Amino acid sequence: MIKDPDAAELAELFSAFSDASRLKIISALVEGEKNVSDIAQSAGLSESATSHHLRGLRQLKLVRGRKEGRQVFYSLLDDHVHELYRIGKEHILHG
Amino acid sequence: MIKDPDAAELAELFSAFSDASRLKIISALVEGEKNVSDIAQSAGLSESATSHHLRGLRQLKLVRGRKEGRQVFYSLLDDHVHELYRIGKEHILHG
DNA sequence: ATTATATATGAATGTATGTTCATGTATTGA
DNA sequence: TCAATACATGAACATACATTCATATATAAT
Repeated sequence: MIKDPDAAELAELFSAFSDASRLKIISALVEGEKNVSDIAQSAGLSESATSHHLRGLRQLKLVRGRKEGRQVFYSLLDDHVHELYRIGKEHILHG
Repeated sequence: MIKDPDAAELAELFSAFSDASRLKIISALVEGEKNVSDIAQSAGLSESATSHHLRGLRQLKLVRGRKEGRQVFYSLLDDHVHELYRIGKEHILHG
């Protein structure tokens, strides 16, 4: 059995994937590094909402931001992110 | 880019994993088929809360219930469930 | 210096969600 | 038939969460 603190941490991780907007952000980043406005546009979100979500993903260390001038380029930080996304997608497509 | 309906469905899937109680239920079921009270006890939840969660997991086709007398034995229904759980756990342990 | 652009942040608000408590239903045993 | 057990369900409540709007900060351009 999983221990309580691990369950809580794991729940936090999966919560990152539990929202359609964040999944669209992740999906956009699967294509490669992008700045915030491009992410927002790809995902069909306001820049504010996008920024809020990116903060959350950053805090969970699922994405990183690289500042270049006044833009910030985000990218996926961890292979597990890719893998969870891929398996989840596989599940809903032919599950 | 992921399409809107897929994003919604994927979010729904990951939402199942986004709660510590449900993760404990899933963790209990990784050990094998269990009836509701055993699941509740393993997970440290009330039977009512457990039942509510199991209904959600059932609707998402992540678990199945096999009725035997007045007990219902639940089990994980899909390999993807195992795999998502495993990768997530791997991530938080050595990520 | 002023203005414009890119991103971040905080407060506010509506909505979703988890748990509890009370009750319902089905099955078993006396 | 009556009581007991195992599970399910609905309503209610409290909390968490996503988005919007307004505003702030930082960098660049004029």
